[in-house]
Amino acid sequence: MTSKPKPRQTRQRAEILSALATAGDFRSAQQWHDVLRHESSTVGLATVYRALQSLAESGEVDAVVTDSGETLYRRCEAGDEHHHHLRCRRCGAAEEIDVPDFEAWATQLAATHGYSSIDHTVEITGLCGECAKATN
Amino acid sequence: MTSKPKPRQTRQRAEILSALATAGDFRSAQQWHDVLRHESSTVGLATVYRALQSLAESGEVDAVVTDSGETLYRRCEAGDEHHHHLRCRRCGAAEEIDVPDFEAWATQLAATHGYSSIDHTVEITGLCGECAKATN
DNA sequence: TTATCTGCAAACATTTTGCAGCGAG
DNA sequence: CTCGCTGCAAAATGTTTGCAGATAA
Repeated sequence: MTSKPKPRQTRQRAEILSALATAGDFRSAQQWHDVLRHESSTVGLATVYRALQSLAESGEVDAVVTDSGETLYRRCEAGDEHHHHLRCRRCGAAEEIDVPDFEAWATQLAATHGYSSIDHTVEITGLCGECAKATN
Repeated sequence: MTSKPKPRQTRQRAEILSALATAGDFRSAQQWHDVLRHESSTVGLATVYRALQSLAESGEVDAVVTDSGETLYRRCEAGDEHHHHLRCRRCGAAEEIDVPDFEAWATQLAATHGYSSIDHTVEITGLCGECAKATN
């Protein structure tokens, strides 16, 4: 059985985790890299990509893909309040929304099918008022 | 006000629309391009991208972005059934699920915030029964 | 006629990978 | 000591764009 080796604790990895812990929102790998650079960290971009990728794989961070194809990451707050966004696919504006009972519903539904350790992604996109006007 | 000129009816566009009409599933621009090439069409890849892009903008086709960042298109069957999946993140198994009232709820919520042309992605992942047992 | 569409290739943006050296365990 | 991690730059991927010529209206 090929088991994955567990990541080593390195300065870079610690800094990345720290950055993730500080800001709880979704940011692209490049944005996280920028954040680190501004904190006088010297992590390389590729390292950030590799770290986020591995963290996402092990479930320590959440990853979503935007309409433009960028992958965004944020720290995963297992079981924490978990809110979703309503995002304008044109101008990128986003507002937090509440999805009542969704968590409970999803967990129950999954259980019905024999699934456990449920996680979910709910992405709602549309055109905000202004962009709707601008579009014709 | 800059109004967009309406697309001309060209051979290429017709072929693309025809291909979209034939297969109702989501495919990437490159895949649609392949399909056309196999039907001895000579449309260029860029043309396919441009056509799909314009069709998506005018709401004639649906576009979604995959986890790997590819954009997939399919003909838009306005008001068609739209189902979601419950997927096992370990073995990849997936089952279709029904999310009652979600569509309506999402549309209404979005409207509350002034959003229109709503689309959404609901991804529910977990461990299926077998994988849960196998996991240690 | 004229503005849009097309095809090609070059440009782009994001992410991945090869490789040599560093460093955690 | 070993093997994974890092940084750099080069490669890969998917998509967009510039341009000159073809073509719908």
